[in-house]
Amino acid sequence: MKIINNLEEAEDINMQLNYYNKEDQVLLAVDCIIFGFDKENLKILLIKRNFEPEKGKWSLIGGFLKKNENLDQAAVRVLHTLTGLGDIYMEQLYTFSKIDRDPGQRTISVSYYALIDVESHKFDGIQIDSARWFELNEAPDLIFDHNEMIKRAMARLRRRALTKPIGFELLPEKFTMRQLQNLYESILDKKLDKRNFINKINSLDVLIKLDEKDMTVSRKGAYLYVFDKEKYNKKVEEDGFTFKI
Amino acid sequence: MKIINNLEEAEDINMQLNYYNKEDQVLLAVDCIIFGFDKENLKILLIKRNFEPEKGKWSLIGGFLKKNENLDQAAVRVLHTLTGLGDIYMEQLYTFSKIDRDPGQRTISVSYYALIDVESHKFDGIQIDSARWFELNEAPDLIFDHNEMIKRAMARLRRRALTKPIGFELLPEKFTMRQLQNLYESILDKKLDKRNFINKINSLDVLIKLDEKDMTVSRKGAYLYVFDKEKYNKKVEEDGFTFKI
DNA sequence: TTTACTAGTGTGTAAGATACACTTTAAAAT
DNA sequence: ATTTTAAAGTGTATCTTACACACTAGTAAA
Repeated sequence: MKIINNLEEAEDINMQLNYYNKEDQVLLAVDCIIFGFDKENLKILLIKRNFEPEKGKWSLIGGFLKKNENLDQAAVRVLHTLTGLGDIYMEQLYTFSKIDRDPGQRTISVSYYALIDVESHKFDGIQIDSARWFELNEAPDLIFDHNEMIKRAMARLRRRALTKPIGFELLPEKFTMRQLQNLYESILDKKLDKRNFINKINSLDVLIKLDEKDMTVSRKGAYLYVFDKEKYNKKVEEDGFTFKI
Repeated sequence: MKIINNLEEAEDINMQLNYYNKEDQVLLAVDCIIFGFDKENLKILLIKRNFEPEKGKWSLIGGFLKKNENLDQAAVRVLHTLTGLGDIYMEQLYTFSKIDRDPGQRTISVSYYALIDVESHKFDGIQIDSARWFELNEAPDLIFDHNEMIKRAMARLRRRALTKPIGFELLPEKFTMRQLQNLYESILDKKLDKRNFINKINSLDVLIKLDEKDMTVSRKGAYLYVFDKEKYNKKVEEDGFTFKI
């Protein structure tokens, strides 16, 4: 181990480490893992690349950070430009930096994941020929380290969905208990008991049960619910409440 | 919302988004939040900057990503160069990108946090005049967005320490139950019940109780323990065990 | 009127979390 | 030798939460 003995040497090292060096500039990419839910299954949005390198292969949507924006803004812009989507839940995931991850050029990629309700955004441009929804286990092999990005996003989504009410981002405003359960079963990739699930959700006390039924799925019809965001926020603030599935 | 109607327009957008543009290159910094524990309190290592901008102010240690390394390697290098420390637990935290976060130049910073046992690394160069350990609540105001980095690191550490055995990275190889409890009390910032804590730790069944006592703290002396990493790994693999405090 | 199909509902049991106070040990002081 | 001192070490009862489990209700279509 190196021992630093005095202030002068420390200064040298600081200078060496911190001097702004144009040589070391890199391109910063932003890649988006877009999760969608269609009331039945969790899906992921991919595009077929029509430019080199790796033209013709499937990949996440992505773009480059520009001088006049921060990463969150870049992620929003990329998503909007390629899909027409706006006002979407997005969260930074992880920064990938393997030296040759992009054979075209040294590129570091900051990944973001997004959550959207597939149905309400059906005609927002995502049905262009080069973009498609894939079931999670039927997604094709992707370019670069994009497979790893999805794996990491999936792990994050699982953890978050258990402790934050982000699942509702994947559902339409009004949804049935069955749809909510389907969502959690997709995210967690396991069957849940209907009664226990409903009991747990009700005990959280953050849903509003509407006087309205969804009659499309059964003869009896299923009551619709909405997530009460104000109530949730208030509970978090006032009682330190944590959403827990 | 913008609707994309055909493949040609989509291609234009793809080209526009993805063309490698030298103009948009940026400097990537790596900043390290170094947590240390001295058997009593959780601390953080800061240095006094002896170069511009913000010369004379306290900051996290940091450096810039070089062409021939990935981010993990850069973080290890920065930590080693400035403190002499090697073989340290580090984990990528978050990437900060506010446009004017560094007034000297547009810089994006990828933060890492590190965990070390203060005592065993006492003479590794960190006592140079410009570096100092601070109690968490006595740390001075830092440059740029470094305060925010610490806040985020603290939150991550709290979550991780509850579900992964990373706390042991902050302790010497041999430690007493009291020290382990002190550590968790520091991390979680609350008092824990001694009996419940010990019962819980013992039920995890991943410590080895040694036939050896630490006689420095009390008349009676306290048994020393070591974390059994092999046993832990085996349990995780074979039974899907999760460490849970 | 019957059939078919999904929605909707409650309780008992097991496991885990929490609250809580006295005894043991060995060194230091007398 | 005896007493004092200070932290280590230890167990149980109670409460809370997690989990397993099966029948009735309601509506549209046949």
